[in-house]
Amino acid sequence: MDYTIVEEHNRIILKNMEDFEPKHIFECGQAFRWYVEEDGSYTAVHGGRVVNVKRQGQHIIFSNTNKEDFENIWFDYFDLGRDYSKIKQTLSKDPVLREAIKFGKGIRILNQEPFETTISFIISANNQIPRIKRSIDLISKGFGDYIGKFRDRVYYSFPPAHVLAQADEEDLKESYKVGFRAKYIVESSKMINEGRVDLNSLYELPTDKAQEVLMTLPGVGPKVSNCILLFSFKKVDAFPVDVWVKRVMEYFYFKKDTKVDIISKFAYEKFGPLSGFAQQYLFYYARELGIGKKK
DNA sequence: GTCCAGGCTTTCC
DNA sequence: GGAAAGCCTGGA
Repeated sequence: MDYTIVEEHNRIILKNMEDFEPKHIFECGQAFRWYVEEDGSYTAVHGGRVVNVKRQGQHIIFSNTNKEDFENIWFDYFDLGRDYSKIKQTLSKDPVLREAIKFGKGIRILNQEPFETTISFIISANNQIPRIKRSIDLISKGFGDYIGKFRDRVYYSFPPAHVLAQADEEDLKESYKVGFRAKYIVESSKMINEGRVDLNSLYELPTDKAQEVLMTLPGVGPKVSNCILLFSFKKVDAFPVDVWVKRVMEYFYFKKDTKVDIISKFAYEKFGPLSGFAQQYLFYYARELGIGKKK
């Protein structure tokens, strides 16, 4: 973790940044709104700003930003205060993780906006990534604010709870392609907007208590709540078990069909406070290799 | 209280 | 035609 931060006109450069690979970060399934440019860089909106991220040799370049936004927004969003080399070293004691980390060595866990993450993962249930992305884009364009243009593409913020609480269920279903999840989106937005669920209070709660609160939202079960905890509340001991993680865990550790509860317990005993990182390396590994997938 | 089958929208392979 | 970053409901 020995990178240095350099400021240039309209961009910030992290020199000699090792534990940061845009492809790994944006394609390990934690975020759905990063757009891949032709040059392999990625562009998205967060915190009311459009930013573009690219690796160039040993350096990471953040374009369309400045030092103030980097310090106030991007440093926390990209989890830049955390030493991933140390985490990888610890997890590599496990031979399976050692291999998984080789594939996703540049993964970092983003600290995303809680409401956007909640709705995004409600949409993810029994869904496919291309369609999840499309729904989130449509919702941002239809309900969010115009933020700016970058390389001829326009970017919109994700709408706040009070806006989606007013959305029409049928409209969400038909025009935003969210299917049966429409009623979950509207009702969860209402609960959050009315303060029946206070997302901001979850930062202060231990992981299991925060999960209990999240699971009172309709459309939020064990898997979705763990994703929200890990990807927006810094609960890095959360271990979301989806079909890919289930497969990769069964393939390497259990050698047979195993219930999600058993897998979760096993993971927490094995990886403890680093479970969330282990999950991301395993997920990326399983998906890139298609481990356990039927042909 | 736990466990499990069936249903859910629509797209992608 | 089966599967998809699952969840909810009702019944045993």
